[in-house]
Amino acid sequence: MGRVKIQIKRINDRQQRNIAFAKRKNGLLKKAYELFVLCNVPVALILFSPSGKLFVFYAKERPEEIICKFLARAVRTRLPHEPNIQRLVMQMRSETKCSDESLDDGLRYLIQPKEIEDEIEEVNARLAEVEKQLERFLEIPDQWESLAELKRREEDFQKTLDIVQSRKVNLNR
Amino acid sequence: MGRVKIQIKRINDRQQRNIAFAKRKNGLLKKAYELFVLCNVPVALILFSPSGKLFVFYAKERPEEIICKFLARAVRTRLPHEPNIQRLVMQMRSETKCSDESLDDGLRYLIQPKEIEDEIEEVNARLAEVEKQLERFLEIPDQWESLAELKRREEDFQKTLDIVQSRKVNLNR
DNA sequence: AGCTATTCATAAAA
DNA sequence: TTTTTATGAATAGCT
Repeated sequence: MGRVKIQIKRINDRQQRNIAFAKRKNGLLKKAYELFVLCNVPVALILFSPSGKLFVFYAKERPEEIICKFLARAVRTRLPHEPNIQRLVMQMRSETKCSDESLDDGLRYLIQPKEIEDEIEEVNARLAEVEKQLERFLEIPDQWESLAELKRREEDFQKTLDIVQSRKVNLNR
Repeated sequence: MGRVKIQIKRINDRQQRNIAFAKRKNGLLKKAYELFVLCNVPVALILFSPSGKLFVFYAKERPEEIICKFLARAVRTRLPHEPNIQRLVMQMRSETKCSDESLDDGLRYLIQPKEIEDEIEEVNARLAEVEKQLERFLEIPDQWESLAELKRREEDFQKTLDIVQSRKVNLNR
């Protein structure tokens, strides 16, 4: 993907490794985001940089929810022998304050970039709209009580029918 | 990256969405793996397919360790108000039976049991059905190429229109 | 499940 | 460092 083909093996040069991490991290985050938008699926991606900084991407659901779902299923397959989890949970509940250390750069990505949040909101809005449309189509006629409402729906369907018939005529020619 | 440029927005067609998910999931997993090898960093990627199937990739450290580290830091910025985690941990510890050392070579896909898959499939069946219906309504007439298909749709809409009009007549009386 | 035409990601250079 | 560019890689539409 670059000027030359590289072997997928550990990069020994520290600086080169950092450069590669920075670039590929961005690529990976973008791909994760695209997968979420295209397929509307929950995604959680947790990364640590070579220097130990934390990067997190999540979409559709909060990372805790995704992790919960993961753990709930994982426990059925194999035992995550990780007693630390419980200690951590206890720690989480008692640890109330942010120390100065907590302003570590790596934590910035815990909050999604605003533009991504906006886009997610946009997508959700569209989904809601589509669902609303579906409801309208799927409603049972018997439940439509108002004449005005019926007239509106009649017009809707007549319009669609007209388009279909017009299209049919075009095809016949 | 394909024959045409696509917009990054939700794919409405269910089948196309599944295809895109399958392809891009593989791409994402590969990228995550490459980042791990090149930079030798811990990576955890949790995905759910459109049908609810779980996919997990982790490298360098076990997912629980990565999650622990994530939680340990995340808690400093915002509280993961997810009490379920603690309950899950308790559950995990009580269900001690599986000691899968072989799974611990630091690089694995987690496959969920088939029974869970089936359960999910069943739960999603209704959603899928509804989505299919929606797709049919939302298709753009210009895209209908076959005359037979057009006739079928014409009948569909005429039928619905008839119901609406009949209902209207009833209301008028 | 494969096959290309394209677009996309990125290694090296600037 | 950030930006540019040449090239390898991923993938959308088809079959």
